[in-house]
Amino acid sequence: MEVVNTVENFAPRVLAWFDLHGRKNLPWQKNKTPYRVWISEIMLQQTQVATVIPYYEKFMESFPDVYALANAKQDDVLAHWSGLGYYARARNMHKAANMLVDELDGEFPASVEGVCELPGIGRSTASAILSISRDVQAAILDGNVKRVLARFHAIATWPGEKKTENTMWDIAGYYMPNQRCGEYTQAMMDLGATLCTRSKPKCHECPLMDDCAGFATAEPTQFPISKPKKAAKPVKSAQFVVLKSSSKVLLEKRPASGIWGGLWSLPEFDSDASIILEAEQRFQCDTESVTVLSPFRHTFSHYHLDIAPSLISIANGVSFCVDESDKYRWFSMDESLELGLPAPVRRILESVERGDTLLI
DNA sequence: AAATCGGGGAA
DNA sequence: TTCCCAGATTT
Repeated sequence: MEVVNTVENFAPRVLAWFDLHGRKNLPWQKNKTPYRVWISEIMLQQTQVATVIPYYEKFMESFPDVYALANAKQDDVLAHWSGLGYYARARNMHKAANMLVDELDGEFPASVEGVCELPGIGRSTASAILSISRDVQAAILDGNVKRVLARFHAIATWPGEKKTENTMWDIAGYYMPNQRCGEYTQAMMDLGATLCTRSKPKCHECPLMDDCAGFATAEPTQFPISKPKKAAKPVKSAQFVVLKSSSKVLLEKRPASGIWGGLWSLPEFDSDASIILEAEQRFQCDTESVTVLSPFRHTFSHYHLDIAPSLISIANGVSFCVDESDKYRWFSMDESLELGLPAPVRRILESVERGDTLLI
């Protein structure tokens, strides 16, 4: 993936757009101290601007600076977070406030690496705090920026991959100007949040439209490509029958090849078969009773098998219905559990031996 | 119902 | 290193 050499006009276009259309009067855009920016960034990670505003204002009233936050009780901090979700972040924030006060004289470190040492703050949040509050030349890479860059360069690989993410960090840093750093950070976030939205982007209002590779494909929303979903496993189903007579159980030898090759298993019926009719026909026996056991799902590497087990007691003797090919054989329960059984078959037999009526 | 969001911690 | 999760909102 190549970085297109538009560094000279990328940031200026974004900033010019921001001057006209960016948001500049949000609560955390007044008095942009590292502390105030930090709190806003943590809240905004998970919640939209409109929802955050009242939380932010209440929070700032109660904890106007890092000392107030450090001195607060955790319960009080969490109470201010109530409804925002991701409560671990409130706890991290409280812990970080204490670290700042106890170890750093209440001052944020000057470098991204330093700020990253605080719990709950990673590279993107650290860069946002330092660029916005101190105009440090540090690029962010949040969801908005990832979307803008993925579209601008028509990046065809998933940003969840380390390699792709590293490339995006490189690109983000490449476009980061050395003037108006804080406004540029804000501008990129606004661009992603208001124009370059996940669906229905307003490409014709975008300052980057002319050389946006995503726009050129006519389908910018295909970027960033979505998480490759592991192919849904097909679901198969079958009835497994425990045929019991005089405390012996009938097992069936599986074909040598294929699933469970050569193992002793339970007779299988189609999932829609009538269990009594099928059993009486296949095994020429007389059904004494049928107990339906709890169905469960067994998952293989490539498919799910929904197993509906049932227990059939038959009246006939055990010599019945064993054929010449040795495909079927009667085992005592103890003997059967000594065999190499498929896991779900073992599970069924063990539960029958315990006398469970319900499988877990 | 599925995707999303940035960082932490487990695998 | 990579994978999965927290939780509420949006699509």
